[in-house]
Amino acid sequence: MSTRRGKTVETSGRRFKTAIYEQFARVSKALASPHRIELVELLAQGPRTVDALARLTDMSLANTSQHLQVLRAAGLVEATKEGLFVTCRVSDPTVPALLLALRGVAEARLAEVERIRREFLAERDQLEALDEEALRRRVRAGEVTLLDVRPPEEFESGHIAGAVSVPLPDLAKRLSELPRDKEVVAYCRGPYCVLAVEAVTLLRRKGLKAVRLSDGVLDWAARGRRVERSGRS
Amino acid sequence: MSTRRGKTVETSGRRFKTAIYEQFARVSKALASPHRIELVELLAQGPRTVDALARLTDMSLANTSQHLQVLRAAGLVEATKEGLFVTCRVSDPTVPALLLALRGVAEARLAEVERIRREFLAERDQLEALDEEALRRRVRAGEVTLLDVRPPEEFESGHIAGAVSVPLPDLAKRLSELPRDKEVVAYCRGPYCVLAVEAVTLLRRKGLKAVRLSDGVLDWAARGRRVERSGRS
DNA sequence: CTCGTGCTCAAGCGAGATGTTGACTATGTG
DNA sequence: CACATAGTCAACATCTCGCTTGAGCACGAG
Repeated sequence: MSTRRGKTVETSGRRFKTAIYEQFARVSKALASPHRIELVELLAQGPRTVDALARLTDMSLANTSQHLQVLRAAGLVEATKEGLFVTCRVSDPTVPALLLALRGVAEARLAEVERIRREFLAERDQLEALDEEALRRRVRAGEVTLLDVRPPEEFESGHIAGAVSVPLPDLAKRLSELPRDKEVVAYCRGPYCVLAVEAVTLLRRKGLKAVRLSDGVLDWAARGRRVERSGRS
Repeated sequence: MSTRRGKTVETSGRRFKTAIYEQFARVSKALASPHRIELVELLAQGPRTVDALARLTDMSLANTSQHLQVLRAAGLVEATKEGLFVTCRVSDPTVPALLLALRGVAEARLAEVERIRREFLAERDQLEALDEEALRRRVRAGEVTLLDVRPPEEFESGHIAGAVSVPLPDLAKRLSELPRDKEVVAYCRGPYCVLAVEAVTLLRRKGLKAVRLSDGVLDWAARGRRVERSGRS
């Protein structure tokens, strides 16, 4: 079995390798576009219809549809047609894990990531050095309001245990629901989502004590913490 | 801050998102080629010179060099010039982790991967259902010879604790070194590397009891098991 | 049946990726 | 010094991507 070593001879071992590496590349090719990463990252928060994704990502419908087909062909995304709508979802728990690994490398190796983050999230407190254990205890003891500011459908399909859902657009009208004597900890999709940043800015302007939790549900779950669901599906 | 929602307006939030997703995509683009995945997978086993990589992957030197530059630009690989040689290495422990995540998705979602594996590794026992704990105990008790059949430089830069190095090409001549009364467990770079398969085939033909451990060093380490190094660098 | 909505398909163009070839640089050897 | 080796660079043909546009299809409402 593949004992010859000549350069011209395509040994069976080489054919095997090229065959699997091609398969692995199918997956990474699927994520080799900013738009598709954004789509998958959104889908990792919960199922969405094609045109909801198009609106959230500011892409044309046709373009969104095509990108989703690439993702489906690579097995990262599944779609089901329900009446007039096609609902897409991430196909496997390994997919969010891959996203986290990707982010991990980018953070560790690309100085640009940190630079961009600073540029946009500048000055505002990040609560990066948050003690997870302490937060959990304080949430449970009711000393802190844990606020999920993502759209309600994402909250339903999975949120940090103990969190309260107040989507960012509703926050201004629903300020009265928040106990003014408690500190608010707001989170959204993850460290690179701006929702919680804006929420914290708003809350502080209104005189509340608010900080941002940079974790999203995925990060939280990846740390082995508890996650709840409240919707169907 | 990004309150307008019109499609034509590039809000600051959108610019931020496109900026980071572009960075994430830099990383996945770097892995969006079978050849580059193969290169990184080899480098994950230990440092290599450019032309060693070219020979191992059956690529032209120029092509290899160019792919490596893509990997360097994406921050996945680092290179240092030592005399006449340029030695490349994986830049960060997050990189092998990304490889594992990639493989995880491919295995979970692409039926082709399993099909290709079957086609090439057919029939031969895989020892997939190996009890890790039991293996560790048996290795430590000396009941089993754990054989690393990769090239020596890879063994030196990291191997499973307790393993013995016998590179595949030397195996036939060095059979006498292996105690004939003990079972041999052979491993190589991982589940899709053919070295251990060939080693097991050879050993059985010679009358030894041999099985393959499908894990490579990376998988082993990812499970939290002990890994040893013996070289410099 | 007709119409609007959600989505897909096909064609096409510009931009970018791949791999080869041959020239070029840098380092070390006799 | 000439010469070999390891690696990079530049130029090129080829191919694949990404996105737009406009047509087409499936489903549901009136």
